[in-house]
Amino acid sequence: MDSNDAVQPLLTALHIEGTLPTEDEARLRALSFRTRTFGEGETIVAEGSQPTESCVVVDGFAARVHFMEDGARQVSAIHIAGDFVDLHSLHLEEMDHEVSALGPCKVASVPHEELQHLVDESPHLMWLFWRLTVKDAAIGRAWISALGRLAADQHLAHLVCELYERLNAAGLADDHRFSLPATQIDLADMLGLSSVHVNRTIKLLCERGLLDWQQREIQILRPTALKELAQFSGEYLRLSMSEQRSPRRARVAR
Amino acid sequence: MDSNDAVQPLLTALHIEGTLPTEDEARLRALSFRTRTFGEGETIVAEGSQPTESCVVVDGFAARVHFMEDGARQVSAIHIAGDFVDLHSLHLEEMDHEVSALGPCKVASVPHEELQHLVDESPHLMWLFWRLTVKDAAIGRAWISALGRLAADQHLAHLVCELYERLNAAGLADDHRFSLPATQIDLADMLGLSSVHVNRTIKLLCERGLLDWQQREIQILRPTALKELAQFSGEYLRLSMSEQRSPRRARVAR
DNA sequence: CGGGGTATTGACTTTGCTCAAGAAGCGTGG
DNA sequence: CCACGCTTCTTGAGCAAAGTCAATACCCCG
Repeated sequence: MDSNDAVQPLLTALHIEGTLPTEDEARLRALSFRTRTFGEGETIVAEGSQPTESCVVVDGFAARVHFMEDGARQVSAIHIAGDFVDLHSLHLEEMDHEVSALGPCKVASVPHEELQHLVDESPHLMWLFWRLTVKDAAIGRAWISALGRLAADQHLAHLVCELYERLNAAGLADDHRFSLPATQIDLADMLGLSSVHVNRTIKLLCERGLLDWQQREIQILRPTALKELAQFSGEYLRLSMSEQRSPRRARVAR
Repeated sequence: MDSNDAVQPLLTALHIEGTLPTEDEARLRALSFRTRTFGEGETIVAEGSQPTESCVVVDGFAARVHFMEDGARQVSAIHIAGDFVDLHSLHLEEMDHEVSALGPCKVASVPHEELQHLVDESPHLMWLFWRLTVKDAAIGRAWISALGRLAADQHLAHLVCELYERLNAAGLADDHRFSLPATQIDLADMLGLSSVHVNRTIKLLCERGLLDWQQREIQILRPTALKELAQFSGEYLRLSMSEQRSPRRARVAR
């Protein structure tokens, strides 16, 4: 099934978050996904638009991008396969930022009406969707700390750690190696730096033997040292806790 | 009722987000809130703790604070009366940051079990709670853009605009005036700056006639100019959209 | 082979940080 | 009521991190 291909990464992601009962899985599989492929830098959801559907990344990377008046950009999140990129647009009136492809990116969209129906039918799925939002927010908070209090080299190291950890958790990377289809300009917009400084910072980390970053392939050479530099703790990415629907058991389990 | 006092700000906040049916309001009123008062700088929820309750700000301000290894702090969010500060701890295993009082701060806590029960009973409340998380995340994204791409004066202006707008929406400020019980050190930790630079930046905005900032009282003198400097658009704060439970109507209404 | 975006590097500028010292504000106890 | 001590605020001076500008090299692709 075409549709099945599209849901698979999402199902995997939701399985990580908590139990996914068979009937809920079936409901998700029954959604009418519309898959589209975007080229590098193409806009997936425009700023100011009023989406009538939400989309899941099926393959590749997507970024949320904010534009400043002088044309400067700031990326506020990176999404990998399985991420429900603009689930929140279900609650939003209008997009306050744009979502764009960070490399070639395959995306599956579901109409809001279907999602609304889905969560009306299954509170458990609503719970899991809510949790996805909570997780995004936790990642966002980590970005805030990094932007505010880490030096360029630490921040870049943090980003690399975060992406590897997330890709690894989703089964999309191992061996401390992954490819990131982002230009140094894109990286600058993630880190709140200039592209020139990003270039120098990458060079620095490579020279220190922490990384190997050829083309758009990243190999983490000294994971421990890199995490230490970044003050990275993957904890905030694993916010696995109670299952809804069985509050008693979950409570006691602690 | 003591309990009623504590819920009121939350009810107000939820009313802003969407309709709050009488039975849901009753459910909220029935929660067993435990109110506590914290002094300036006191810890409300400790980093690394595993909360068994979530808390709502009833009066005053609370901040989410992250600590770096060298002792530096970064604030990732400010919460005002009516905000459900650590609603997400319902989903979280362990706090990856601390919540502390930003001035004298009154807080009401509800056991997770009751909240869990509440959302199990009322999917509509779960929807509203989810929405609160979405709103927090939207504010977080704005902080990311500001940290990454605004200069110190713009960023400070942005913070002032955001806080005024939120307080005003909650009926806690008008006349472009509010009090913010934060030291310049606190402000530095919100803005990712040093306190010395914050001091100079405040002076700058006052000298330009945009603000009057005496003690901890802020008066916005030229709102338009301030917003322009900050590139502030309040849109992201008003993510009022569809009501759940009546998806059809909401759809058509657009 | 040429063109456009990307990467790299150098030279110089700017923003914001650090260190340091003094002033002001405030609560507490004598 | 004042003196003390603590924190916060304020200001100056010098420094460091990151930005800007600009030139060159690279690389992919048509």
